[in-house]
Amino acid sequence: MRVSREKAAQNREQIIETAARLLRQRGFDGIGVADIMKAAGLTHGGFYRNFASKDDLAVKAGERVIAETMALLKAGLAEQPPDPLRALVERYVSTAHRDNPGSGCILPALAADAARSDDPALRAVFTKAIQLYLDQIAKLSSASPRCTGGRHPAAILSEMVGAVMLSRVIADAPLAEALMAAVVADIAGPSPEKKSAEQ
Amino acid sequence: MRVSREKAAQNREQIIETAARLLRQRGFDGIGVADIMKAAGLTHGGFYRNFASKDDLAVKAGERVIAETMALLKAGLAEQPPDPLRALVERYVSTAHRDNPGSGCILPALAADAARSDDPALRAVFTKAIQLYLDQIAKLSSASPRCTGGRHPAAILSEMVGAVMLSRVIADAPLAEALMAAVVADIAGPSPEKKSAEQ
DNA sequence: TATGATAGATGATGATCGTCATCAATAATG
DNA sequence: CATTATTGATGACGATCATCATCTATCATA
Repeated sequence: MRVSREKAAQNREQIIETAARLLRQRGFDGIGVADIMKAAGLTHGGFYRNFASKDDLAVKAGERVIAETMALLKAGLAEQPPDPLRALVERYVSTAHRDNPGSGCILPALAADAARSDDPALRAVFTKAIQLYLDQIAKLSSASPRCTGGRHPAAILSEMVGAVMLSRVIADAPLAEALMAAVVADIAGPSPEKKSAEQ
Repeated sequence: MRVSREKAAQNREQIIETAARLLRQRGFDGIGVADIMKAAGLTHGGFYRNFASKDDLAVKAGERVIAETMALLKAGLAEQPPDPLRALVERYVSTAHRDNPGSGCILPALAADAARSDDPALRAVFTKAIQLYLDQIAKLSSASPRCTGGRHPAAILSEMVGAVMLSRVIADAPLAEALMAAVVADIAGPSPEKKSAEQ
């Protein structure tokens, strides 16, 4: 069944978007090509006309996630007064992010999977993602008040990524909440908003 | 083929040890039951006499890793003067640990996989691992000089785990080294050993 | 309108997956 | 020594995996 050129491109986008979500939710080995295609509203047949392999799709999906993440970062956080780094950390280390890996950062969701891959293109995607995050953190950090203590962006990124990944595996809800709260306070300092109502 | 009771227990230990290594190296979905058994020197037949399922083996292997890790921590680091926390961080955030996930910490290797599991027993293993690490860090932190700045153990653990995971995926060697160095310095302060021979 | 190009559905490939029934061989037990 | 219990090897189960050949229906083009 042939389809209009426009519709074909749209289908391809749909495959990438769906893969970006499902791969983050279930891991690289946790979701198959056929299921991705079905979730995208297609059959598995046309897959290899669009992508050279499942690895290739993972690379394309990763690049898509990075582009969306960076757009989100630059649009929503850079001009967030008075403390853009705090805004980033509070959004990143949060229950909303923890509970929605499918729309979240690629690093706590898939970096461990990617580290086991020997595909140079896939490793390159994650390397680029890390570099972009480091750049953004450096920028936000310098524009923030003196609560970061001049910490290296790599330290802040590692802490944020580790916190989200650990919070996702912790079965004890209060412990997960405590870990996230401790990390937010550690990076951005004690919350300036609520001074009272803290028993 | 029946085998002595002693040999059977020994075989079971071998399966758990092998699984602990291979699961950390290749991920939960990256290694199969048959391959684990083969690596342990057995055929896949006797597997389900020893374990209820692959998940069950993963739980047993996780508990084994935790026990070994804690033994290592308490034996090798607690009495490491003058700065036990620095000793821990330097050993944890290192190229040796990065390059040998099969004998390393379970958290950067498998926490992301476990977070996607719905097996309560498996989640419990990782929760316990995190709690034990937090306890150890709290203990070492209080016994260390004033270089931690009173940071919460959850912040330190998140940073260490994130750093190892990220360093494993980074394809750019100097960037990975820089990230690890930044994190070690961030947690333990600038290295007191080598004051010269830098640049 | 006629023709060629192609997106995508259908279906099959061989491999691998977790799981289990069966059985031979031998250790443990009397 | 005879009996029983049990380890682990053999082999198969159906499901799922990534990948691809084929075909068909339709868009794009002349």
